[in-house]
Amino acid sequence: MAEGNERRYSGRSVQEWKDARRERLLDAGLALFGSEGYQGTSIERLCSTAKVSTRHFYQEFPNKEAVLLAVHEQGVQLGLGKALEALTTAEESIDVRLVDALRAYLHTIITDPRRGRIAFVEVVGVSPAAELRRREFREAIVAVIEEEGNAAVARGEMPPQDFRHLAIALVGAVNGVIYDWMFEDPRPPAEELEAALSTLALRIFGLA
Amino acid sequence: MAEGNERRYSGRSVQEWKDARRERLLDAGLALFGSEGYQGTSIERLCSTAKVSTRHFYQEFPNKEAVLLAVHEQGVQLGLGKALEALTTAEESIDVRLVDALRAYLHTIITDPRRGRIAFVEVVGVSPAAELRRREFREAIVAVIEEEGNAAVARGEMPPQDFRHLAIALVGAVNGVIYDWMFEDPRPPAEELEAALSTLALRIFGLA
DNA sequence: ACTGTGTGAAAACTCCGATTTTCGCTTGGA
DNA sequence: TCCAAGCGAAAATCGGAGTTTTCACACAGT
Repeated sequence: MAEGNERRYSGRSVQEWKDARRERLLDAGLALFGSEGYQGTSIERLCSTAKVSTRHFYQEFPNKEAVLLAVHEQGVQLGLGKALEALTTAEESIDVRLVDALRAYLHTIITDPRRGRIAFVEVVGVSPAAELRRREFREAIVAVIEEEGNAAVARGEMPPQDFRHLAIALVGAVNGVIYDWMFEDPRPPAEELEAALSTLALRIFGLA
Repeated sequence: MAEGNERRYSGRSVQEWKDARRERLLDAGLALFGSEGYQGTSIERLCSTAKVSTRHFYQEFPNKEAVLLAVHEQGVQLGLGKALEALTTAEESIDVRLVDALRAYLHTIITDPRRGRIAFVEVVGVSPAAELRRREFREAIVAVIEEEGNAAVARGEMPPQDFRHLAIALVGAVNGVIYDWMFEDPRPPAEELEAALSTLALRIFGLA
């Protein structure tokens, strides 16, 4: 005992096994919360589709809500990450930057609408703690938009204004339109969505 | 028997008793869902604060969800009703009409933020059926805004455009900003909110 | 081979809240 | 006065899901 070295089972270390289980649970969470809904999926279901025993479930997460929040965080970071990435390459013009970032964010949901369902519906009103987290995530997104606006003002591209309200409004408007789009049958092509959201973003920022 | 006349208990008819109980349940629903949240309130709690026995509860509603939806519908009709009322008196100018209706709607939530919490949070993701209802309600609001835009086009006040997207965006933006306002401490005065939302509405409609 | 630890599957346990039913009391009409 | 209907409160039933625990097997290291 007192050995610092790790034992390996079937090639993988204990930690790797744990990580793989957690990964599978997150995948199952995305799949089930995104199709059956949060309320509609039991821990047991989560475990069976993830091929993880309930015993190990509780080794990774304290409860179902933690899985939901982890999946949600994944989604937010994915979308925000893509948007930030787009911003690093976009030229210094507020309208271009806004539209590019928006498009990048948008594509993460178009690619996988389950993310949209989770972020817009499943995660809402789950618990006070979850609600708090949700607002924190939204705050992060709002902050990016706000900064972008302030930077544009600093570059003299637009007059100073209250970007916080505008950022919140933009998020609400965009998510609302995307959510609506998700239910259209058949779903209009992404280009249409992009176009609608682009003019929207520009208008909200007073650029059109 | 076979009497078509109704018995009266302590002055009130049986139907009046029923109605009163339903009324109290709706009030309790507004109070509890709006403070403890939907998940956080049990039927028992609902009954005790409404001074209604569980036996009578099931005489009025099939389950807790039905109460939530009824309370939500109340709220939507209240807000939409006020907005429509404002529209009947507003002059024929799209910007005035939009702002007036918005202000009327806004005040129903400022007056009672519990309505906001229920509409924006508690009612979301409760069940597939509830989600459907929610979208129907939103559709009703969107339809009003859309009509308003089309009427403005007919009056030659603005160029034709896709008002559906704009209406959805407006709803999302407005609700988002209001929800954010609800958490500010202290809450900024209503005038500020009105101002922010007014410019927002005008911008989204391309009127500013 | 022998012992430790880790593993998946399943059983067992608990708990809470929804739903149903009972029961004794009050009211109004015959 | 007597009965049927309605009432509030509480008990009893019920079911579902979360959580904990058990168990037999597999693998790695000595």
